[in-house]
Amino acid sequence: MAPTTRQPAEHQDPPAADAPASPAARGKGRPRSAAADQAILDATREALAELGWGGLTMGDVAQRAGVAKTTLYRRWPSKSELVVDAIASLFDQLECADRGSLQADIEAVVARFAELLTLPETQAALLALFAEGSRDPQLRRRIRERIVQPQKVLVELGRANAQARGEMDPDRDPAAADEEIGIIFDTIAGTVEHRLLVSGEPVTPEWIRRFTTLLLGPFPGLLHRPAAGA
Amino acid sequence: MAPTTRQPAEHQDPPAADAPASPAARGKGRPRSAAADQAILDATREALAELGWGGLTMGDVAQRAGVAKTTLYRRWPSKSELVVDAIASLFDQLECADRGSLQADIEAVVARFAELLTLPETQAALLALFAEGSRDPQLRRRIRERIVQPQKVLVELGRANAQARGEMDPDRDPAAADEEIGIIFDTIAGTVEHRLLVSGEPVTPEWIRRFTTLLLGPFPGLLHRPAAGA
Amino acid sequence: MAPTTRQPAEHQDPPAADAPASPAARGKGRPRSAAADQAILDATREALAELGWGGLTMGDVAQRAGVAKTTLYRRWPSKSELVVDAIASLFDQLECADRGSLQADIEAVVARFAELLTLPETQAALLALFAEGSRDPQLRRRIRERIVQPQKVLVELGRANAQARGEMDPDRDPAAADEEIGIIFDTIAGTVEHRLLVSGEPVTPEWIRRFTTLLLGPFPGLLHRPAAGA
Amino acid sequence: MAPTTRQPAEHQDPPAADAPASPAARGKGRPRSAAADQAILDATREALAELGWGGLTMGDVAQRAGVAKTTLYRRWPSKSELVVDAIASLFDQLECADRGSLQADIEAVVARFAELLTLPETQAALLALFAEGSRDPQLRRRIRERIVQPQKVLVELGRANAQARGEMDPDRDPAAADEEIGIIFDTIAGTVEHRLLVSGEPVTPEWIRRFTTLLLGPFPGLLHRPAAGA
DNA sequence: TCGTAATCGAGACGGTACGTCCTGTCTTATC
DNA sequence: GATAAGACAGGACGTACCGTCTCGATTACGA
Repeated sequence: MAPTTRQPAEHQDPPAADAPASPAARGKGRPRSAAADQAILDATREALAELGWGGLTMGDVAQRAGVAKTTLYRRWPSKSELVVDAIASLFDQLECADRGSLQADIEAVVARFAELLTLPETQAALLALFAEGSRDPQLRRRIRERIVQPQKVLVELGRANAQARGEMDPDRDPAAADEEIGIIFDTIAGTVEHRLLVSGEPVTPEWIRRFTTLLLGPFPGLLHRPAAGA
Repeated sequence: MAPTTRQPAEHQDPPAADAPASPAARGKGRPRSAAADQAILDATREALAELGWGGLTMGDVAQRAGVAKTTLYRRWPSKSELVVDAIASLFDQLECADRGSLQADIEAVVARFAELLTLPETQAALLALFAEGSRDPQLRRRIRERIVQPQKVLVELGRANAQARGEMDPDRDPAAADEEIGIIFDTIAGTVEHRLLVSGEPVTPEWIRRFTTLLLGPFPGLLHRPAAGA
Repeated sequence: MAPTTRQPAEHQDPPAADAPASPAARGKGRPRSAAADQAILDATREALAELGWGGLTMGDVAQRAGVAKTTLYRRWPSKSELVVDAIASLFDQLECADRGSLQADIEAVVARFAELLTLPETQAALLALFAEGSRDPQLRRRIRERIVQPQKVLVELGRANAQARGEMDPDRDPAAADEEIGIIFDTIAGTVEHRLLVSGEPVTPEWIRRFTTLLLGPFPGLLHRPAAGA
Repeated sequence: MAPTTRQPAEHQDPPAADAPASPAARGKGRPRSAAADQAILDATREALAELGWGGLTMGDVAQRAGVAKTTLYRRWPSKSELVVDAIASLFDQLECADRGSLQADIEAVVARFAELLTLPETQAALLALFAEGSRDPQLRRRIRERIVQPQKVLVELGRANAQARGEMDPDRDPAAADEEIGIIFDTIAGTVEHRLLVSGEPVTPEWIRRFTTLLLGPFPGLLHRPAAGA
């Protein structure tokens, strides 16, 4: 009588829009509407920008998306998870062309971050998501995968470019390199977030230049500066 | 049906525990219980640590404090304002003794921040408050006054100490100095918050040392380094 | 932590509008609105007549009554209990004057029953309530107390009148008398209900006369009893 | 979006298990599973007995029957219609052998009714069906045909037997006879239902005897009829 | 010493969103 | 064309908090 083997794919996230899924594993019933997925995420971003995190309602999102609440809950177990995915789509278009110098690259990254954090939907959602994540490890992992990691990749990419250009010493120790990346990334992301979302002050090109300069001080080993040590 | 003449000082914040208030202005009726204020703030911190921001309920706080909801709402207009005050009391004990060098002072400040952000009540509340604040300018101002500013003071203090010790150039332009402080502060606070609350990784003494070193790179004009290469 | 002694009078039925309640026992908080009670019961009857049992919604009743759903659930734990009380008020005005003969009294009772069962709210509710009651002993008891018993009293009254008039033998055995009342009552109530609500045919004065005659003895023409006394 | 040409015999009741259907009329596609019909009706009765009317779910019935909801809705347009058919099968086995006297025949009929109304599935369904029927004439007709009529036939049969035995006057007026049957039937059915389902008391042989006696004439002790016994 | 007035605990109040459940329809692929 | 599977729109459910209100009961101060 107790549901032992039941578990008919409730709360199963929509596929990442690329995974083809093994053709045999294709479920038997009516397939989930891909249009609904998109409509829901769009509606979520729209509502977020309009009403903020606190004003965001599952029922309202469903209504905007022209979808029943059931359909929404079938895919996302909670507001937080839904918003992670809705916001994530803004972050996975991040890219960073090689601009010729580490300073220029970092400035571009910072500018890109700032641009994203200025969107009303991001403003509304980001800190709230982080706050929720501090209680829910599952959610925190998801945030890290879908939102934080894509940002971090930029920093890693910038570093790789700098090395390729010979601006930096080649890595002596990959583990230490990882940790350096971590510090740099926390610093860039954290500072921009704090500036925009907590202090509430704008990120101007001038500010970016000064912050980047601060960052590029003689971080031991980060920069290959033959003259500095000589 | 509408209240006619009543309006006896609703939502009036509790005095900052020091202002004696002009004795004439003291109302006629029964004075507010000072014990209640403290019990409420304590209960708020306790509930925050236990249940997190999302689980925090005005009714629950009232019950824990042994107080009626009315009493609570008479003093704080909303959950956010209440939590600001509850958390603020953790931040206004911040202080920073002169440790003899700028590096040591900054390390101490970072360590102090990290220590505060590790408390469960702070973890639960800080980002949520910032998130709320992004929609409510009134609240944001309050957060800035009660929580952000006391932290910033530490940085300003550290800078003053460094100048007094001759580690830094005297300020040529007070406005530029303010902006420098701003950048430094956003960087310190933002990075620590991001590290602890978003990345979810610990702030160890080693990490502090490396981060501080990164920070103390040749920020133009911050450091008085007459012989950088010497 | 577990709620041991809590139990703040949730789902406590509204008083029967007459019980004065011991003055000491008067609760401490804001007293329940008596107007709400009445508005809810009125709204229930109205909605019942309009939408039928199946169309009756707690939310709709609340809205019609100008009352929050909470208020409704504070007093009645379920739709069934609410409807019992709403319908009961129709049944507790039942009375039966002495019309001079048993036949006349019974005819009056039957007519009164039929009249009540013709009201749209009763039509909608009665069978549904009985159906619900067949699963829920608690509810069944309540139905019996509030709806069935007031009807039964009529029959008992009629019998007492008949005895007072000398139309009937005085009771030899009170227990047997009780059982007779039971049979008679089940017959009167059941038959009228079945006629009106199941067969869906009207209860005319002619039908009442014939049914009463059947009840009171040799139904003319039904039985061929050449020697009834033999 | 609207279905254009489709309409392949939706909601067409299953044949009455005896009509072979003209072989030409058999559709082209896969024939309906006859086993499914039976499984569904069995599952319905089972679920009714277990969960009651309110707990009965189309989805649950389908699952118990090992059948898709589609299959269920293809045959019965709604829960009520399904239950009518499921319950009807219990009533169409009614029969009444001639027991030699009107009293004995009626007692047998009453006992048979009571027996049926004691089954948990009938308890759960009967009044609920009647209640539903009071709003839906279509359903009411169906209930009358499948459930009420088979019961009524018993009474008619008993009457015919009694006439054949000479216990009753031959009918002078067929219309009046019909009406008499109607009254008697409403009385028998209604009383038994009320006794069992509303009053919730058992129908014992003793009760049956007393009720039948009441029905058939001078209820002992109820009426003081000095002339009747003289 | 009283009355006035604002406080207190308690809990009912109108609302709003929640997340679940069921209905009856639909869209698949399979038989 | 029937079938099993299950997604779909819609709507009611009963619960939980919100922030306000209305009680009776306390305190203080000023008349």
